[in-house]
Amino acid sequence: MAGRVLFHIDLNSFYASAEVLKNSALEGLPVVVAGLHRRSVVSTASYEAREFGVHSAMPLMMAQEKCPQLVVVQGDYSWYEELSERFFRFVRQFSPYVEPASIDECYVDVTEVIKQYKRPLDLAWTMQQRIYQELHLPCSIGVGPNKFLAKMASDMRKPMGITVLRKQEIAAKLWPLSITEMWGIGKKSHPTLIANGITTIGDLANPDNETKIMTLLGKHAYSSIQNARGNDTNVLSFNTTVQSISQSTTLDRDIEDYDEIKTVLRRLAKALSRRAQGDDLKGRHISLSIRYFDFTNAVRSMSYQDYTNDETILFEQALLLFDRNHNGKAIRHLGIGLGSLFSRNKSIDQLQLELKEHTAKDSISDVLDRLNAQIPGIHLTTADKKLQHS
DNA sequence: TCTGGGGTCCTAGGACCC
DNA sequence: TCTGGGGTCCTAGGACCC
Repeated sequence: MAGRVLFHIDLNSFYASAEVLKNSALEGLPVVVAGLHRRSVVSTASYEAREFGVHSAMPLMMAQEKCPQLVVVQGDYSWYEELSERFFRFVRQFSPYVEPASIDECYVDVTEVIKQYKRPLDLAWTMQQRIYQELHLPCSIGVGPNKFLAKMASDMRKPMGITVLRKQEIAAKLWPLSITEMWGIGKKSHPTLIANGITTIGDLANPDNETKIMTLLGKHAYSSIQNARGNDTNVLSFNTTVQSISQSTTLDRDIEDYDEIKTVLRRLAKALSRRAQGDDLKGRHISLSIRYFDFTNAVRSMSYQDYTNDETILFEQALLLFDRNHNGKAIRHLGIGLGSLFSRNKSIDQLQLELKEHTAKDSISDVLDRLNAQIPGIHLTTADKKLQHS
């Protein structure tokens, strides 16, 4: 597809901005959102806090050391979700082609809508201003011909920046950047690359280095190399179905006592079950993650015979995985996950849609047979009320 | 100062079926 | 008696992102 125009819109220090919005007394102060425990880390730092060298993922103790007047607020995640939904709704007024990338960022295909504007940047400017005035949230917008370039562009000016990254500009604007700025290359790969002379994004893009990089990082490096050359061919994905959910916790202190471990697992199973039930989700893969005191991790999983979101089943299966795998070391962190999810209501909606489209060709019972086979955990017949009116 | 919690996607070997 | 290729599922592990 030639000539696409994509925006990447990123809400700046979103959680901190959301807290300021809720409590204007925080405005202008060095604020972080973090848990209130000994072992917490910073989720988000306001720009004022960043001035002190505080940043995301920094241990809270360290952040307070760097900035003694730091204001620490506990996260209010339902508030963030509400704001996030407002944000996506707002963006969809401009273009229906929106891919949410996380709670505070999205990609938007504006190829068509941007033609209505005199100058290409007018649309970005309008959206940014209105997001600020109407939602009271600062954002940065990156403009590019593909997702990767739009994403890299939005990172270049923050907060409230607008940056265009055309393909013919990558040699000047992208390639000089450090390899540590490259989206998709994380901190495990940095030392390997730097030790081998790959220090900039330009080095990554350079064909002379391709064989070396593939040997160092393996085949998944190929897409990063292509990205660095400006050749990202990924299309926007509008499938927002969630793949897995989990609940995990870092204990206040490392534990070894079996009863204590059971208590934690029971609590996690309860929270996970509540969430799954609230979101109309069941899953058939249950996983247990353990982090030991020495930061070694183990994730063990099993497929269960049915789709479930039952608290007792989640607890019992997690405990089974624990008993099968625990190596006796003191435990720092425990988590339970539920994967291979399906949502009954969503499936029925989809089924009704398919029925509408297919009854002309196939008989209703053929379609029902096919969909019953596809959608586990339900069996629908022509007598099903939800289907009668379709 | 001492390392969170919530996710996604990919790889790879072995089992099993056709 | 010796032996294929393809497809899917299961589990473990790892990198990465916000």
